[in-house]
Amino acid sequence: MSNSMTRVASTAPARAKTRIQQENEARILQAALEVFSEKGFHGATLDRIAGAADMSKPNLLYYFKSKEEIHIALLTDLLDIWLAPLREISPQGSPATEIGSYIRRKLESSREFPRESRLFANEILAGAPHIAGFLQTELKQLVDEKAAILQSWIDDGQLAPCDPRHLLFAIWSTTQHYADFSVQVHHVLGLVPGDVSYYDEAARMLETLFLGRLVAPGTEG
Amino acid sequence: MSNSMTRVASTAPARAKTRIQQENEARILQAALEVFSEKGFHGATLDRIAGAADMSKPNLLYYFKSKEEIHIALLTDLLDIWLAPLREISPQGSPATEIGSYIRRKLESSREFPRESRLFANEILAGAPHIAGFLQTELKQLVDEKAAILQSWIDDGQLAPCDPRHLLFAIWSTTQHYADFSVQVHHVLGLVPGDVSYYDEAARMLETLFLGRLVAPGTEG
DNA sequence: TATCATTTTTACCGTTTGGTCAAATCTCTT
DNA sequence: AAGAGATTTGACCAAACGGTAAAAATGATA
Repeated sequence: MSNSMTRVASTAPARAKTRIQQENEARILQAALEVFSEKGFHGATLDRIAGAADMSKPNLLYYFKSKEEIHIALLTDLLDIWLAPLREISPQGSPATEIGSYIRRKLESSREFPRESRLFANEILAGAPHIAGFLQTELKQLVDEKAAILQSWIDDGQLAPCDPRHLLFAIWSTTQHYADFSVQVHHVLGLVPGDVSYYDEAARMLETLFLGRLVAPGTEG
Repeated sequence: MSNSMTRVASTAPARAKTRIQQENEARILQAALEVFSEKGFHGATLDRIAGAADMSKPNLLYYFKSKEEIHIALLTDLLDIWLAPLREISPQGSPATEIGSYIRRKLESSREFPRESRLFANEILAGAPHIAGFLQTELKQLVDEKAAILQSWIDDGQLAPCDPRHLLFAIWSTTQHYADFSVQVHHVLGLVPGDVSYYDEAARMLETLFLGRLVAPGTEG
């Protein structure tokens, strides 16, 4: 999971990582993900992260030389998770199957990686200071590419005319909502914090919304 | 806009507010909204807020006795803005008109109050420490009430069968996305930060999604 | 204009924070 | 077992933070 590119200078040969090094870096990243996703970058403290990693603060800073470096390492790992579902959209499939499975993958990603999703949301809300480049280049390119596929389906008459990039936004927002706003979801539904039983209902609703038709025909007037 | 209920004790008679008091409290709240929505609660500092309000820090603390009090005042004002569009959903109308106008109101709210929306998003992401009560009581009640309306439409066959509360979640997430994730939207669309010209396109897409049919019939297999 | 309450400023405080440093301890290899 | 390198620790620091106290300045009122 971790390819956070520490110590990759041009001349330095980048020593192989010790067993302890691997274990502790993993523990730190895990603890930091927990704290960052819950408290945000500024709300998280090195003491808390170190505590969650069962480690002293100076020891933590032996592995990552700053709070920001941990944060960037987490974001870097995150981007692959975030992009993976989008990458799979194929021009071969039909709109229904491709959009449907994309929604399912994104929703599954929200259920499986809620902390990663909240970390991402925090970063965007903060103005994306660390991943602006990613958004402008890799993400934009991939979105353009996949939007072109959707557009071809629109041109075929398989998909209703609409801006395909905004359609992607709608898929992102509806699926990520269940991770990012889970507290609100739980309070409104009257569920206890840990309960994720509503995901099936959410999937059904989204399938109806994106693949079926919500408002019955003939009642629009 | 501001009804932040300061100094409303049971015995204290709550002096009428001076002209200067009104002006400065408004300036502070405005500045604080700017800073909080951009940096989050922990990322915002009193010095920054005071600076944005063109005021010294002790002077600011003369009007609000703590950072948290400012934050709570902002959130309190915010909730009315947040609820207003939902309140207007009427059982008299048809699904198409009511859902359509709700989407338009929410989208308009995102365009008009993006900072308020981000403040709200930050609060939820942080676990809703200050508005958990609101979510569990007022919001939950209103959602239950409006969900019942949607459910009656489903029972009538005017609306496709689906959990109406999740349908509301979908409307919230898609519309708020344009305020909360505006940085991402801008980067992906290749627009400069200030540009909000995509809102029309967004509205069209959402109308197609929620009121029309996205995937053409007969192509699902 | 004298008086009083309101407002603003200056100087300051204790705590928390991210981060450093050198010494001590541990781990691995030979 | 010994030496070298890797790891861990405790003591510490400067800056930033939220907040306070009291004096100074301003505004309103009579």
